[in-house]
Amino acid sequence: MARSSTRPTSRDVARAAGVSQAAVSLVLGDKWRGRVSETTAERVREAARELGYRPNLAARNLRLGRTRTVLLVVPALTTEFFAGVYTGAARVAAEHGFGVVLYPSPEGVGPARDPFASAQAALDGVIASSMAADALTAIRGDQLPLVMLDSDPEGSLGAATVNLDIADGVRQVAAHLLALGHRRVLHLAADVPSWTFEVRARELAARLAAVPGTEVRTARAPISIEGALAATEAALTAPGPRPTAVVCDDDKLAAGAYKALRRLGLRVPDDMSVTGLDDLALATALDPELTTVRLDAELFGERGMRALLAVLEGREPDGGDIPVELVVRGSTAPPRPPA
Amino acid sequence: MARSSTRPTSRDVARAAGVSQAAVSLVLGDKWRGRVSETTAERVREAARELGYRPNLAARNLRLGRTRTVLLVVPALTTEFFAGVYTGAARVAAEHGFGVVLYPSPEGVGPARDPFASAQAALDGVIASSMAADALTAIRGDQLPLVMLDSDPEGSLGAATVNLDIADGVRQVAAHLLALGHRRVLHLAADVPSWTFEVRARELAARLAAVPGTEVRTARAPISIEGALAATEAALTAPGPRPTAVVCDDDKLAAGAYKALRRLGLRVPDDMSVTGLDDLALATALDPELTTVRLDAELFGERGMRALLAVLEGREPDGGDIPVELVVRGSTAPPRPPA
DNA sequence: CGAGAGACGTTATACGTAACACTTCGGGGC
DNA sequence: GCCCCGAAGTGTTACGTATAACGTCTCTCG
Repeated sequence: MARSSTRPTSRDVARAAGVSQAAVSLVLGDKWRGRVSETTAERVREAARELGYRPNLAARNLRLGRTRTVLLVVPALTTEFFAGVYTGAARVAAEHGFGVVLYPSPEGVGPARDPFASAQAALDGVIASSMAADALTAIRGDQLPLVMLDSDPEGSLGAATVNLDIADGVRQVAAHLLALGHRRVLHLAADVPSWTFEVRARELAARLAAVPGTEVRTARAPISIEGALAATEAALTAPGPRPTAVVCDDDKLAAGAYKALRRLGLRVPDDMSVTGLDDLALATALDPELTTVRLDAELFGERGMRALLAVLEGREPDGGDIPVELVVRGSTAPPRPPA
Repeated sequence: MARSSTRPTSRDVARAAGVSQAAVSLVLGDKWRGRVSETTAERVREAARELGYRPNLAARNLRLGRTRTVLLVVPALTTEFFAGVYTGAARVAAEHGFGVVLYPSPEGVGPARDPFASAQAALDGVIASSMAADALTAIRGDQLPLVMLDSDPEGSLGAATVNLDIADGVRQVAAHLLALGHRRVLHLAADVPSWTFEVRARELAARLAAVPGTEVRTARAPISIEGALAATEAALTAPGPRPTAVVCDDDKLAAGAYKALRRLGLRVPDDMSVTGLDDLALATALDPELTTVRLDAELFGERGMRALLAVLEGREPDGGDIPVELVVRGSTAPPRPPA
């Protein structure tokens, strides 16, 4: 009980147990089979417990040259979706003795190198979703192992990518609406420059164009209920024949669309079908419940982490997009026969 | 360009600039006024830029004995609320050169010391919300500076606490409902053992008891839409006079209550008033929009971080609860006159 | 002209850990 | 009886940084 003011080091434990610091390191690092006797090992463990010893991570990181810490860059913490991604990634990470640090990337164009200035912990690698190109090149330049989530496989400078099969989700939505008989569709698009949203637009247009006589109009809105409300209202009061269905880039936009429709006196799904994408809790909170595409966020995070581990170990990450699933609920129905 | 395979160190920069490693440290650490000439300093900066030098955080942390990293423990990432807390805390932290690492505490009783095993980064301090008592004593035992969010000031073992004035929010809700004429209230309580929820129950009961002839019934539900739906439905189909208002412990529970009411054929607010607490995006997505208590999550995180900084610097953290505000929307109205 | 004071650096060291290389000792094989 | 080997440790070093302590050299002032 000499100097209880400062945290005990492995040397303090060694002194207490009457062994060398090296022995403590061996025992506590579980590398002592055949190098230290069981009785001595127990004595060391006892001393460590007694003193409340916990290794200094900074020293260990310095010595080992790696941190077993990984950075997860997410565009926003505000969504259940990325919470799920984190949960999945953190679970896999924990299984492999890794920790995950979150970095919510600032809106718009933040300082490109910020993730690293800001993430004070040293990092072994990065998992990033929807990252600006300049930040991306910065990381690549740093030689930091990198996995991109939901990004253009072509445009990611050779970084590994893990993607949800969003295109297939959009295909399912399109097929569902076409089967119900819809021909005029409003695409409520997220006004965010990101590959994942480009895919939605491209795929929706392609699928509808495959059927003669269809027409798709596009409205852009920031991802917020207010923004979606305004954009939807504007699009639906524009001249020309009114669409019979609104396809939204995500559930939050769909919530805004619901409000716009209420305001315009249109009923879901009788006057207008609505679809979302994400399957957040919000989807079932809406009335009627929202037909949407379920994304398995946890699996997504899990696969992202596994891919990063593969990169770290020099292996090739598994390919293959993550399947998604259309969940049909009460917000879609056949269009009214034209009056 | 000798060894480009490994990351350059300050010594490499020194060699390139023709100075000592110490000089590099001084220049890059901005401590060189009057110790190094401007021309030399520029030469060092140039060399550092050239080599793409970035300091090794692990080494710095070891040397300085502090990490400028703080752990934020949150019960769940799934809510906008804690996203806001993080945002506020991270902003203040960044202003002071600190980073924030998130640790979503596992549901229920996780391994108490897990936050520290799991957070691989070494920590200067911890901000924790709704933490289990055993984990709390573990941190206290570690002498880690600690700030508790929304916790019983009495039960936090002397740790600093920062609280929202939830009690006042509940008072405002109670006053609002009483003023409208409600006398029979159902309290839809979160089935989570946490001080912050105890406060809601205690305060609501006290306020209503102050007015003769009032009656409060309690239903408990896990914080999920499904759980709230079931609990509300059960409570409202129980025998006895039906309440005229449902006071929910948070907005998510309110969303479940809405669904239960729809299922029972009761209209909001005509047949039943509903109130929430949090003011999430969900609140305005509901129809009618939810009367709720707005909590300033970002300010909360900000105050938490400031308090931790104060503790770290040996100062006394500012006291005082954070004010909250009742937001009256369409979900509350006078009760129907008894038929 | 001598000395003190800047200006401009350098040398040396410590932070706490893990790992390599080495020592000591008792016993078993031949 | 000798050698070798395994068990059980210990001594030492390096990871990369920040800083305290210590030179020089030049300039200025009395």
